[in-house]
Amino acid sequence: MIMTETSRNSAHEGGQAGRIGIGLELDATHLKILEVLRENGRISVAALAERVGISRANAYTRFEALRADGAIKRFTAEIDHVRAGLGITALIFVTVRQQMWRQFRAQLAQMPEVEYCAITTGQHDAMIQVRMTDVAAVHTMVTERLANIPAVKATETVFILDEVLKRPYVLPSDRNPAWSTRRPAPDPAGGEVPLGKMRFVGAAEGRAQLQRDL
Amino acid sequence: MIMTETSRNSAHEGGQAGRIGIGLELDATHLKILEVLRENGRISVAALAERVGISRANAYTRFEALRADGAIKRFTAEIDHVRAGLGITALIFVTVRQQMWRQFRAQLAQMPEVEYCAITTGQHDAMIQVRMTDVAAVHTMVTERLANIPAVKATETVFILDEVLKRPYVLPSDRNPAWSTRRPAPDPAGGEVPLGKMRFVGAAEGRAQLQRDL
DNA sequence: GTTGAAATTAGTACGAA
DNA sequence: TTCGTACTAATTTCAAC
Repeated sequence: MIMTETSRNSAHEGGQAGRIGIGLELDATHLKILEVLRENGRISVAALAERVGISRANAYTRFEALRADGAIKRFTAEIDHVRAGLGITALIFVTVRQQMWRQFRAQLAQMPEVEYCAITTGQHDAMIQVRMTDVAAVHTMVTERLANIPAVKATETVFILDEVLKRPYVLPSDRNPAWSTRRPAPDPAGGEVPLGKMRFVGAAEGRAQLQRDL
Repeated sequence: MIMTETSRNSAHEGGQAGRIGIGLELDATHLKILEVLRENGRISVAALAERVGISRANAYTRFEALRADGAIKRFTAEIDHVRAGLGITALIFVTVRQQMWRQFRAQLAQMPEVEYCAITTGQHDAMIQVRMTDVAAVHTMVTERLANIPAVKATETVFILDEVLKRPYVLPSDRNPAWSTRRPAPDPAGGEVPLGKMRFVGAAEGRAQLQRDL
């Protein structure tokens, strides 16, 4: 379980945008490795090899390849927030002023209590999840810190009463065990997406080129 | 959302509710350990000891204590969903029919594509996050799987365009470096929570004692 | 891609401060 | 409690197949 402290931090924080080309072709064995690693991030490569059913050398090669390729972004410990003193979790839906996304992002980076932030379609522009010591702290954060960011036009806050489930990571093999040969599912070019009965809340005005602007 | 089913899903997956008593008193050193571990879950205990500035033996003791106590819930690998073939992420806000939470939970457990589910205050009752291969799959999931659950009264779906940030885990020390001596922030008993300017979307009817009932 | 052996490292068990 | 050290067990690396 050696951990070369050096390196590995290269990957940007949560950047799903950017980096289109696939470097590594993931086969069934790779997915199996990811499956084991997502439930036990501290397993030794030797034990991993045994569980996956490959040789140690092979496991080392694939393990390293997955890290180098970025398929594994990092290893982390899941902390009990309540035990750590942050018992209150809230979701804040933010409406962002057009063309101020850059500033919004910059401000977010300054807020360590923000655990997650995603840009969404729908009525609001972004959803952020925060962990705080108490409800009052959420209030302070929303009214005094978020509201003071010019990029923030409006917010809407809800509290999380219980986290029913949190899976370490969802993999395609969960759904379709015979996924091995399939490619990452390219959207049919120019095809109409069937949004039939699903109530789809469309993006707010002027958000077309949002991703590029960030 | 009355919960007469005296369920008590006991060891539920993301149970923030339940378990009030603190078993371990976390000091500054414990938090420092958590801080290192959340960024590098695979670091060796020896290296951890060095980074935190304690002896190896001490590091082993504390490390084990944190795991046993549940402050560290598990170690996991963060996977790049796009690379793994699940490039589409969506949030589905669900309105749940009263007294059918148990069924709702049971159904969720059957859906491997669900990465996260939280019960919330506000207009909807729960938010679930799913990872899928394409938009059509989200559509199918919402209209054919979720809609067929009797417990689900209504849904509202938004897509995630970009995940701006995802912190491994937020800790109180991020905010207040001198947190060491503070206790986990008990809410002032009976005190009114100031929800002043914050737009607080209240819980739907009859959700007062939801936490206890789940 | 696999096996097996050497070198290194991790995990454990002690006594001492 | 924490530290330092010695001991044992395990892992990683590297070789040849």
